[in-house]
Formats: sequence, C-alpha cells, structure tokens
Amino acid sequence: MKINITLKDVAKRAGVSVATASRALGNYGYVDRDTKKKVLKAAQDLSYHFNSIAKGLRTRRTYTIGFLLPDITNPFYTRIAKGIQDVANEKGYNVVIAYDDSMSNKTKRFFDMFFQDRMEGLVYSTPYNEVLEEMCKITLKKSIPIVSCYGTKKVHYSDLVQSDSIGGCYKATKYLVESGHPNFFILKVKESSISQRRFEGIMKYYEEIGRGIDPKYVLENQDYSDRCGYESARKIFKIWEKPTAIFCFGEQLAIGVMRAAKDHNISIPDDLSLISVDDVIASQLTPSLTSVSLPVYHAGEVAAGLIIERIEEKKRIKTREIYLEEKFIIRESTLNV
Amino acid sequence: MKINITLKDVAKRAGVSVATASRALGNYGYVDRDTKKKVLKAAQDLSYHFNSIAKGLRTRRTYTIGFLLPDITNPFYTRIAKGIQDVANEKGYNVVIAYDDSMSNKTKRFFDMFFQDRMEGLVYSTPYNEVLEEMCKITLKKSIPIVSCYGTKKVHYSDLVQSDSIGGCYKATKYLVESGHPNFFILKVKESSISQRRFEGIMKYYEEIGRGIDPKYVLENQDYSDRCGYESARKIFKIWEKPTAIFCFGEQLAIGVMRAAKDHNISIPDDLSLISVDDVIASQLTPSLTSVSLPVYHAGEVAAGLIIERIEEKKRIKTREIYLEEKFIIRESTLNV
DNA sequence: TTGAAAGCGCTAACAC
DNA sequence: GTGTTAGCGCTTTCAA
Repeated sequence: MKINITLKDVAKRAGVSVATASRALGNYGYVDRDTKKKVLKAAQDLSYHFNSIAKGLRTRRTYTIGFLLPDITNPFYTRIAKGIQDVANEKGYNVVIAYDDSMSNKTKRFFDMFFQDRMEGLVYSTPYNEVLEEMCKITLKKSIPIVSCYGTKKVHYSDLVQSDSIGGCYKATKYLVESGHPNFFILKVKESSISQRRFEGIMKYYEEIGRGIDPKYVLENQDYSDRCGYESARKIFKIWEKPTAIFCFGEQLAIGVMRAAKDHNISIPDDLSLISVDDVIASQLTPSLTSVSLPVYHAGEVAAGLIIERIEEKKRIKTREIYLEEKFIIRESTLNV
Repeated sequence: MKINITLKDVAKRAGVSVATASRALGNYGYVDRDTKKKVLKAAQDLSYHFNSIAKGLRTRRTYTIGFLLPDITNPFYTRIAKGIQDVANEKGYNVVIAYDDSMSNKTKRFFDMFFQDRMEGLVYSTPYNEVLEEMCKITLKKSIPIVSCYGTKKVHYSDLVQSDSIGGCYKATKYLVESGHPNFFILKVKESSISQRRFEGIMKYYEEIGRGIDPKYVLENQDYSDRCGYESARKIFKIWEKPTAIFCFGEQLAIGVMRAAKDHNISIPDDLSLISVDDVIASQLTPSLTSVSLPVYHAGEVAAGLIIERIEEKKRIKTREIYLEEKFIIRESTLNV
C-alpha cells in the first residue's frame, strides 16, 4: 500500500487534472456532476486523506483555535473546553488544548506552538500572569483575536465571557434568609476579585430587605482550598455553638467545612445548612451540596462563538463582555427551619 | 507591523540567503558563528516565528501525537492526558486531545483530523467501538503507531499500557480480611472484563488463605453508575442487618453506597467499611474513601514514551503490554474491628 | 561556508 | 467545465 496518497494520485486514477480533482473534493468552482462522482470514487478507492498541511500553506488558513487553561485535570476547566470543542467542531474548527501549570514555563511553550502552527484564535481561562499578558500583546499585533473565558480580565482589547457572580449569590442569599437563616457565616477569599463580587451579591439582597451584614459573620480565607475551609469551620464551631448555616465561596472550601462538621459531630443539614459556589462535584457528595452553579459549558460555547465570529468577520467588532446567568440549585445540604 | 514574517524577511535583514538563514535557525549544517549570530538577531528583531506548516510540508514531520479519550470532563482521563503531554512536550512533541462521546460520530471526525493533519502517533483511552477498530486498521496500514492506555485491548498490533487490577484488589482484600472483615460484599459489574480481573484479585487472596468466595456476597451491577451502587446497597441493607464491609469496583458505585448508607442511618466507617477502586475524587469525599488507586498519570507518561519511541525508531519493535502497579491507599472509610 | 534552485501537496488565476 | 501553471514558506541537494 502506498503510504502517501496525494491529490495527483487521485486525479490520475480519475483521469482528470489535479485542479479538477481539487475542485471536486473541495466543493467549489465548476465541476461536472459525473466528473465529481468519478473523483470522489477514486479518492474513496485510494482512501485518500487530503493534506491539510499543504492546504494550510497555500490558503493561509488552519481552522484551528487554541485553548489555554490552568489545569487540565480540573473538571471546571475541561467543561469549558468541551463547550468550546463542541461548537468549534460544528463550525469546522479544531481546538488545541494546552495547560499552563504556572510554575513551569508552559505558557511560553504554548505560544511558540500557537504561533508556529498558525492558530487563528485564542481562548484562555488562566489567571493573570506576565508571560500571558506579553504573549497576548504579540497575538493582538498579529491581528489574532482573543477571548477570555473565566480568565483574567486584565488583557485589553479581547472579549470576555464569565458569569454574573452577583446575581448567583443574590439568589442563594434570598433562599437562605427566606428558609429561616437570617444570619449565616460567609467564607470569603482574600484578594480575590471574584470573591468580592460574590460578596456584593449577598450585600445586594441584604440591602433590599433593609439590613447590613454583621462583620462577625465574615471570615477571610487565604485561598480556596479545603484546608482553609476546614480551619475556618473549626473557628466557627469553637466560638459559636450553634451556627445554622455557612455559605462558602468555593467548593473546596465547602468540602473542608464538611470534614470539620463531621469531626465535631455536626450533621449537615440537620444541624447546619451548607451552600457552596462552583458545582464541580457538589452533586456527588453526601449530602449533595446546594450550590450556585456556574454555567461553564455554556460559557465555552459562547466563547467559541465569539472567537469564530471574529476570525471570520473582516470588519472591526468592538470588544464585548458577556456575563451569563448563574443557576442556584437546591440539593440536600440545606434545610428549612 | 508586517503580519507574516517569513524566513526570506529574516534572511534579507541579516544579509544572507534563505538557505543560510534556515541552517542558522534550524541548528544544522555548516554555518559560520558570526553569520549565525546575525541571523538570530534578525529573527529576534522581527519577532519571527517559523511556519511549521511549511516546514511540515517539506519535512513530512509534524511532531504531533493525537490522544483520544471518551470524556474530557472526567479527571480519570485528563490525568492520563496530563501524563502524555508532560513527556511529549519535553521531547518536543505536541499533543492534540479529542474526545469521543460515543453517541455522536466524533471518532470519525477525530480520525479525519488525525490523518489530514498528519499526526505521527495515536494514543487512545476509549473502550471498544467499531469505528475505532476500523480507523485503527487504516492507521496501522499507514505505519502510524498506536498505544492503548486504559483503552480497549481489542485492536491488535498496538502497544498497551494499563495497570495490574489483580494485584491492586489483592492488596485491598488482604487488608480487609486482616483488619477483621472476613466476609464483605462485592459490587461487580456485568460484562466488564476489568471487573472480572478485579474479582480475580480477590479470589487470589482467598485461595492463598484456603478459602472460597460465597456467591451470596457478590452483587452484579448493570454498570458503574452511582445509581447501581445505591440500589445494590439497599438490597444488602434490606437482607443483611449488619454487613461489616462493602468493596466497590468503581468509585461511582461507592458514592451510591454512601448515599444509601446515609438514608439507612448507617455510619461509615463506624458501622460499615467501604473500599473503592479508581481514586478520582475519593480523597475529597467525607469520609474520604480507602481505595485502590490507578496510576493514571504515570500510565500517560509511559504511553507517551512508547509512542515516541516507535515514531523515532525505524526498526520494528514487537508489541508490548505494560501493567503498572496499583497502589492501595488507606483513608477514613475503613475501620479495624 | 554559502547560495541557487527544486520541490513538498495543495489552491487559485487564467487560459482554453 | 477543465487544464496549465505559479507559488504558499520551508528544507535540502548540488555547485560554487
């Protein structure tokens, strides 16, 4: 078997010129219906796969978009990836996924590949870092469009897809208060702008009912880890004998709280209601977590739509910021009192 | 700014021919040291990124390997992906990840891309399906190497990387029996060859201590879902008032058991010890699950090593089957009695 | 040590 | 409708 079948082989077998074969296979230009059939048959017979490298060289198009995420192992990000792939594929684009574990210089490597392979658009979900910013500048100079999807907002002139953190936490707060938890503990994260916005969602509801938040209910955490959640919960349990509810600004924080509750023989939801934000594995836990669910898959779909629109549109589109609605899902970890 | 800088531009700026520029940048052939410096400087100045499309067309090499997995959203598979990427990148290869949600014809699509983009090797983690088998045949005909990493074994002439299911479950059984659970329930899955091998691990230990497995302790499940785990656990709880331990052949099964236990007011591990296989989110649950942990990341590393070896080795290597050791990790869901 | 030129497989003018 | 031909950006003989 000949390993590399080329258009020339197909053309010869079909008894036409390469140009005609190209037109028949590429579905463009004028081709007689019978000729086309012959060519298609010849291609089939030889199990011809056209060489998109050669095509790309000639047409200067690759129909490929790159997606950069911080952790390929985290379903939060891979759900975005899936959303991107699904719409990209449907529109005839491929997507190359790469991750950047902040320590190594993978970002640089990714962009080398990104440029060398002449990808036509970039979507990223990574937090801010200097290399990223610098590379994005070069990308934009080359007129390659960029969309941030749950990534840093700092890079200018690129579109943005995220979700409405204020609205999501607003709903959760309303539910908590209305179901008999006028006061609950809040596990925030220091120096996180998204954590701040979630907090604003809570405040917004409190303002509407003419109240404020007593600072004694707010605990700042170093990061979003379960360890921090565990420590904060222990603090709460030590000082307050009977907290009725805790609202965590991240799923791992909530997982830490669950562990602490178990250690202190506090039952969720009977003794304590628990709410989290993120909804990655919330439904698989026991009890399953009531949570603010981020529409990550859909965000990926939207991001892919935006980037492809920019790739295909010649005229300048002004930058867009899209905030999708967050859902609030009631599961087993909360109780009406 | 000129958008497409080519080698010609670099050569002109450095005052040499494209051939010399190519040699300087590609690090091969004879180039005067000063000339090389000049070329490198020119490339830098113009922020030149060589066009790997053109290079690929000429050299017939793409340094790209494809990885096909069933669910990009499942950390089990993305950990494999990470292992593959880490070693591939280190050796100068890129990897393109694609998923195949069995329903749609994504497999076909993946292979179109795979062939068109002239990828040089294939790693897959997908279960058997006809399209896959057919495509693998074509792949092998084109002399492109294939490695299955926790995927189906049915495709011949490709290397295989998995783990030693018998050994893993053997260890778990030994632990269970020695810590005071001479009899425990086993949640198997029907028509799953891997489930069968896990069962053999249990039998192996039993044989060593001169016992057999009483069939009343074995429950066959339709699939690996939490729903099945839940139902099986309910059956067990109905008939046996005090089962002391359950061994699940999958993490989702165990999650179902946890839910059922909660519904029946059975405390894990105080009333019931629970062991699972897989270790995807086991450590994040409350209580965290004692489990047989599959070395997925490492399997990915090994798979990448094998495929690259085949790509770069001209001489025929005979097919290999590698079974990595499974670890047994004791966490909170089991108790010595 | 360097340059000229051919050609990888394809598409797109242009001519027929 | 179809064929001829030039060239996309690079590597690689071959000659100088």
